[in-house]
Amino acid sequence: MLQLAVLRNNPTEVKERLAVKNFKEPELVDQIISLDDSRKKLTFQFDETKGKINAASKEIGGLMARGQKEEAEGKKKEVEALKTTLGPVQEELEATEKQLNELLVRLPNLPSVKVPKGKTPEDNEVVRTGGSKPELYAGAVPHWELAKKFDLIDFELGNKLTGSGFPVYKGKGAKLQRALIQYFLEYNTQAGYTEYLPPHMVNEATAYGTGQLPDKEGQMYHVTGDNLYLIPTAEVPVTNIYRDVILKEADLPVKMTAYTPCFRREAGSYGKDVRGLNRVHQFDKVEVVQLVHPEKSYDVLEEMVSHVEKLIQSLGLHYRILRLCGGDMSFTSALTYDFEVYSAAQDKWLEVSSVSNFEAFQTNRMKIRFKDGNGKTQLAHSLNGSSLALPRILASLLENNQDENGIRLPQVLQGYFGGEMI
RNA sequence: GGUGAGGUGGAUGAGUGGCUGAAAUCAACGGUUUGCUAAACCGUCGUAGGGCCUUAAAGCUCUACCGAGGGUUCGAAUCCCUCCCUCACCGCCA
Repeated sequence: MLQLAVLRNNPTEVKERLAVKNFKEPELVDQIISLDDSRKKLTFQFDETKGKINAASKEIGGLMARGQKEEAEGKKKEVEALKTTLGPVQEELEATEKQLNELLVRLPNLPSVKVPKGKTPEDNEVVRTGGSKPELYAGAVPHWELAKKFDLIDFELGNKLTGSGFPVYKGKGAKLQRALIQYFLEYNTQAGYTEYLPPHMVNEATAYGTGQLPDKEGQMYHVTGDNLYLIPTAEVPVTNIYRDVILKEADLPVKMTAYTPCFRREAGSYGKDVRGLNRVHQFDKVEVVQLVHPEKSYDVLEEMVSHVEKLIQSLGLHYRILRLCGGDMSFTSALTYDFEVYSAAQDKWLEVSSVSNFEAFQTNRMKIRFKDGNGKTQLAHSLNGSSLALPRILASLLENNQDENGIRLPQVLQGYFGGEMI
């Protein structure tokens, strides 16, 4: 959530920035500021009255100790009167704070100045394209057919065991999955990220911390018996590791990576884009997360983009990097780069990574802070990205590298996979 | 699932109604000393929100917080209730 101070300092600029995200209720900004004014007034009243009560109570203690019962009784009457005025003030204060918070969490993060205007994915800006477009083998087929032909993935079996969108990987398919996870984690840890293996279910507080709750609960699987949520991404448990922590400046940057399965209900999506591995309810992903000094977060964002780009290059895939427009960005992000790889047999671009700077939007909610050189406590910035999401990488690898002899794996994977060809 | 114990500041841990926002020790930070390190000594050392003052910072002051929420009381870390969590033992089990 946004910091109140930011709204108070530049309400006009905030509204302009929100407009880039096509935010429809700019009047919330003024409402929030006016609620904050009330909050301050009420806080003052409450603190004054409570202060008097505390002082009187202390006096009563002294009077009682000296046996001055009458005076003590008088003071008690005084306190009683003060308390009757305190009650309503307290109620109003609590109501104001609650309302203030409710409005504040409805404001999305402010997009950075680099964010292009626009409403739909068509308005995203292609930053650059890399790798070379593969020459398609004459007998090429889409990955779901390759998966069947080489017995790598059994979608039907997934239906039987669970439901649609829960593929079963088998034989070399399963092994390739494992090889990719291993390679990605290795690549990330080499770059200084500390590896974690977090829980795959989280409680409410954690889901709230990264912004899945209260709004996006429809996107998560909810285990109602224990009130836990299956994670939609490793970002959720991993970023929350530092919830309510005050770091030392020297601890920054904190770099973390984790492999987890990801569970997404994808409620409401169906039809053309859901074939094969294009969109599934459970998939594997390796994530990178950083907590950094606010002054460095945009440099780190570029560094992370470059990190992911090199990984994709090492797999020999044709890719492009998009800078998301205001209308296509997530609620929490200030600047997002999406990576898409070209999947030749489908002739489609598939999103395989999303790298974002959240600035202080997540850390404000999670209270992830650090003490700076002057001993002042301030919010860190958080960033994360996929490095990488597996299914679409797999789709692209299978489709692009097929020929009459089978499917040739990129060299970087061969060691992990234990072979060159499928 | 059963029984028992417990949740206090970065850690250990004292505190059973007012003098406790919280002892003590350790860690951390700053300094003195030292050829360097260590040791010793001195000092600092929770978070958040108001008010005063200020360009600002600093400073002064008040309020809230001792797992969460509610209650009793003039007054609660301390008493009562509910919930959550942790630990130990037993049972079950990968």
